[in-house]
Amino acid sequence: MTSSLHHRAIENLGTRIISGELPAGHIMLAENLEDELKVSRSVIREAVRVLQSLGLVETTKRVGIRVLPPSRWNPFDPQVIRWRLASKARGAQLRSLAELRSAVEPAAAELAAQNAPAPLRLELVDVAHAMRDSGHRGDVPRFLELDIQFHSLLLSGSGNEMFANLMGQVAETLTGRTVHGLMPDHPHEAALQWHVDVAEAIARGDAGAAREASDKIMRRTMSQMSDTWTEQPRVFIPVHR
Amino acid sequence: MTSSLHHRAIENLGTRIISGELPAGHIMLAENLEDELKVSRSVIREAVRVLQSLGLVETTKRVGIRVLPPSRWNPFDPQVIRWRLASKARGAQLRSLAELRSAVEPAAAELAAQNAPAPLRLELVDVAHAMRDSGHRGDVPRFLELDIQFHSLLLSGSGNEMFANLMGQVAETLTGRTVHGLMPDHPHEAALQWHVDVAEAIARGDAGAAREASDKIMRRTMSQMSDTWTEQPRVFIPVHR
DNA sequence: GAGTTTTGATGTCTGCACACATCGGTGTCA
DNA sequence: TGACACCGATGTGTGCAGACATCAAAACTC
Repeated sequence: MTSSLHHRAIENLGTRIISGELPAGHIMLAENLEDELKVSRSVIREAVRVLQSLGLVETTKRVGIRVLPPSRWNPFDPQVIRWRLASKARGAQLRSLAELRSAVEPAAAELAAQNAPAPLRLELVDVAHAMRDSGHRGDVPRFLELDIQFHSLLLSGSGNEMFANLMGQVAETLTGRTVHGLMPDHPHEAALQWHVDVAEAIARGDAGAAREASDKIMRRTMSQMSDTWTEQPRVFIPVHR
Repeated sequence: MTSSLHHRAIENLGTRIISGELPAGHIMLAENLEDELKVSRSVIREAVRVLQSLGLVETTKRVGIRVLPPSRWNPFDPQVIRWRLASKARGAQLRSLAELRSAVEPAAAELAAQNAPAPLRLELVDVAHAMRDSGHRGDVPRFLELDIQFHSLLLSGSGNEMFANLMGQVAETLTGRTVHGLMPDHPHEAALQWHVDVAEAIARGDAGAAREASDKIMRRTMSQMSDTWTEQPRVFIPVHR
């Protein structure tokens, strides 16, 4: 039921708020939204409740439904991320995700070396080797698939559910990078070897080596991508409570 | 309006699902919930919609409202985190947050050294010095307050809204650590100095030094806290989609 | 066993009563 | 006359009740 009225209402409003079409402070009335989206009150009310829980709007009696500023949005919500990726802030969102990834993956590698279940370690080694093979062959689609699987296994193997939850976002950034032609047909040999190093370090429980090799991958990835988001404005969220 | 029926319904169901009282696969009917919580259908429906967006339940026609397994929950949602902190999984949640912090803060320090606005850098130095003073005086409440402010400024100064969003959770863990008597009256001198080092490195734009000093803080914090969550079971989220 | 019908739950719509923040008018006092 | 406190009118979200639509699971038919 991905196309219920409720879902479409959320999609419509979420997209428009995050795109900036409905700016912070803008006030809507439930009644107007009913007319505009041609749906009933219950649909609008349920949609607004969801947007409220995402920090996109707040409701006040006698005033209406007020759009909240970006600093109030929940930047970790998958829907919010998706909407931002579809907006002008796509570059900034990709940068945020990449920065988060480079922070998290080395830590995940370290944890995976300490905690991952044995079968997962073996699979990680297999995938790393298969990555190297498909990289040498120049099989880009297969490489992408394995790349996603490798990093998913890594995050999953950390045993930290927050890290594991980033799998979806990572897949998104890797796919985006490939689709936008930012990946060469033949990945750098060193990067391929680093993936193998990470997997083998995890397999033998060497946390330090796993982190270090993962860190190399992420630093290379960041330096590769940083060109693409040159001069995306940074937003500094005020610290005050 | 934090005590609306809608809000209370969410709180009731969210707490019971995350505590495990309503296990994964458990099926509820909207009608039964109306009776049980003594509220109307619209309140139940709006609450269920929000829980659905958090990944706690799914609705199926002809079946009802099904509770989803923890692997489907959004582990970054502030409400989910709060509910987990109030459940038996409190230890596991604190560990997850601590692991996330240790991954993110050194990266945030590095970014802050490159991007933070000048006034924030100055404030960071002031706060670090004030921390050292209150630490020497043994003024625990004041130290906690400054500690929270320091780490909030650091995350905010990174200019990454995802990092900045972790401020609230960090405050929670720091407060929890103090409340539970895990903090000595006089923090270790080295840790105090590391905070000053982070601040001064950021102030002069030395990203490497900022990361390194922050990493020292986080490694010490982790080794301090790891005792408290001895043998919390780890959950490995399956990688397959 | 495959195809069809029935059933029962959510999805959607509507009208109504209520709570309550805001605004503007009224009255009081200096 | 002007400033200020009070108070009621107004408008909007919140909550309720009941109806019909929809659609997928389950039961049934062949």
